[in-house]
Amino acid sequence: MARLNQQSVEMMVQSYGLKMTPQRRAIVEYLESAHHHPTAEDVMGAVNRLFPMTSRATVYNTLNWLREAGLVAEVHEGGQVRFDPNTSHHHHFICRRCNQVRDIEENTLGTIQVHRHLPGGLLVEDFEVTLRGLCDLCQK
Amino acid sequence: MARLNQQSVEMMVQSYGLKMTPQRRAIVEYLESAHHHPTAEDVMGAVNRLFPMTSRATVYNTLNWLREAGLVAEVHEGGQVRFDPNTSHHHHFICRRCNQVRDIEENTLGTIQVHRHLPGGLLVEDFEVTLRGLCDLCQK
DNA sequence: TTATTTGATTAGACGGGTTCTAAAACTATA
DNA sequence: TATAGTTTTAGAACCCGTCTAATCAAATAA
Repeated sequence: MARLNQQSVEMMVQSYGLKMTPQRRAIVEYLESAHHHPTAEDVMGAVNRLFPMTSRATVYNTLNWLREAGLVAEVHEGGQVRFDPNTSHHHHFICRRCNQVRDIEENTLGTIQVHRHLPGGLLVEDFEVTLRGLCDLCQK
Repeated sequence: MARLNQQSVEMMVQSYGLKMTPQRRAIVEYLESAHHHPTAEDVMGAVNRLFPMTSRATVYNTLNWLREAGLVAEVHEGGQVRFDPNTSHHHHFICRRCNQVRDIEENTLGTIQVHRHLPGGLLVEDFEVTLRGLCDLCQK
């Protein structure tokens, strides 16, 4: 369960020779506390509540270095790009009505046993399951 | 194994009251024969080799009605939108080096047993597996 | 055969989301 | 302070997909 946290950010800031600015701190803190999967626009909104002049470029640059450092994951679902502070091996459930995305931890999913080698000489290193259905709220 | 084919296209052209034009025929033929998952741009390139003045609008309109009719599926992978002429229930393998996407038929994947109900009251109706690794060509 | 109607195609404008750029503002160090 | 290096900003640029208005093509009617 590797979730984005201040320590790992500090470490990577050091090793990359970067500086921790208030804007970057705000972005990281928002992502840390987010229990959905924010879009770049969500992040824009959150950081601008604290620092009203924050530009698009700052938000995208920060999200990009977090992604490159492996501290957040980019999720492509429903034609939208979202950022996931949970970088552990997990899966996603998408509600077909409200489009919400929820994390599904590996062990709660069921039995999954994927072959390491597939027809055609494909070598499988990793996999991820996308589940679709109705969330609790939309089942009425 | 439901793959896009001329018959099903003719049928849906009839039932929707549409006309089969040379451009549309070219797009369908390209998709039929494509054994990767073309992007809209790939389709553009292919149809323009035959009909050099074909516009973006024609390509996108055609892809959209094929999708709405359920004759092709839209796949979002690696931040790109791709079109898949295989509409049967199947999975995808993406090569981490060349980014190629390959279809994986349901029964060749391994053992998958997903719970119908997940913690938090989620109701699972369907799922799909995205595999990552190295394709045969990139394993050198 | 010639009109009329209807639908399809085209070029280019438009729009949302992301990246790029040049200038200004920081921060750390000398 | 002066200097150098990094970050931020505003806005331009860009990419992908959609929309629009005019033209074109095919089918039907006269």
